[in-house]
Amino acid sequence: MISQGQPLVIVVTGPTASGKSALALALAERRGGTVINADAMQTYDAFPILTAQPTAEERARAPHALYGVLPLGEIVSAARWRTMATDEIERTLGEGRLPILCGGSGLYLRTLMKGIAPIPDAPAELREQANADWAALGAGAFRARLARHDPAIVARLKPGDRQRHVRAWEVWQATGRPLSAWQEGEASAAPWSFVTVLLAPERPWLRDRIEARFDDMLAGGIAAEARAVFDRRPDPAWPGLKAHGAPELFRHFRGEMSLDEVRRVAIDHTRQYAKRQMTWFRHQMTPDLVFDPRADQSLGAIEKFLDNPDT
RNA sequence: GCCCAGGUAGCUCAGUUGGUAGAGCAUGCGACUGAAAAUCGCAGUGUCGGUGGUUCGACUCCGCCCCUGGGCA
Repeated sequence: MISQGQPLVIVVTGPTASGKSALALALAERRGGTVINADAMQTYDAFPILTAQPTAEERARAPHALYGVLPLGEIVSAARWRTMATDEIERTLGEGRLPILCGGSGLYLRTLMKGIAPIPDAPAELREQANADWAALGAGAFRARLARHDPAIVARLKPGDRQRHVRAWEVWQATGRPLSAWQEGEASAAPWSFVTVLLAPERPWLRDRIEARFDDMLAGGIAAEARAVFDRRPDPAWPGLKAHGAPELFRHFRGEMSLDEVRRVAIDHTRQYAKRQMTWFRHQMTPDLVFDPRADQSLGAIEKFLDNPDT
């Protein structure tokens, strides 16, 4: 909602392949905006085509920020992205431009808008060790051990959720304080007025778009792009390697999968991801404006909303 | 034409000495506090190829038919 006195920040979100980038760019052109990436995978530099980052032509039409800015070996997190995005928003506002966040990482957007409890960083070795422990001890024993130090978090977590158990343990190890206690800390909301725009396509339409986009990416050279990364023998634990299509292409390079299977599986995973995103948007956020991207009335409607926020 | 192996959930298959069926994947729904394009939870569906028979009872046993794959001709 637009409130008096606070600078305006636009958020364009929606499931993957729903047309966020095009809408954000069109809006940026009309309103003197800068498009700021709000997608975890697009912050890495390794897979510009596979992660559908804006092309040079698109970047020439309006300023873009936070796309491909981190090397693959880095680790983004919601909190880290929040500080990066905060810097970009301030810079954009300082230039007298309109910040337009664009991306589908719902957790990141919530973290930016509503804040997140501050927690000290945990060294990467602790996470490695915790993952090894999970494998060695088994889920039950790992969970029991964690419960002795942080029963509250264990009560909240499903027994099979390795990632969150590991996170809780690494924080306990690093700080001597339970994660559940840290999470009670004050989360400070961002000092801007957000207008959130959600693209909510119908499933069959999105399905076709995802499929067509993957074929475009294949034609656009993602196999070569992924091969170059594969040949560098990256650490499999790096989060930036999880862009849909990359694990599948790696398996293809190891001779475990045909290119046809890669296509099928990558499209499946992308579709499943889109569904998870839609669940998030349905329950975790209340957008100001919702559009079916097929209808394509959004640009005009957004401008009208910006000009007359009360109507 | 003959022989063999199969026809069970959308797909790949499991189904123990006959008591009307299950796993994985896909799909749907959901959760989500520093890996989020991640991680995880829940749920459904079947004229068990067709038909006749044996039996209290057949996915399971028998006959015939249809279809698929392989082999022999």
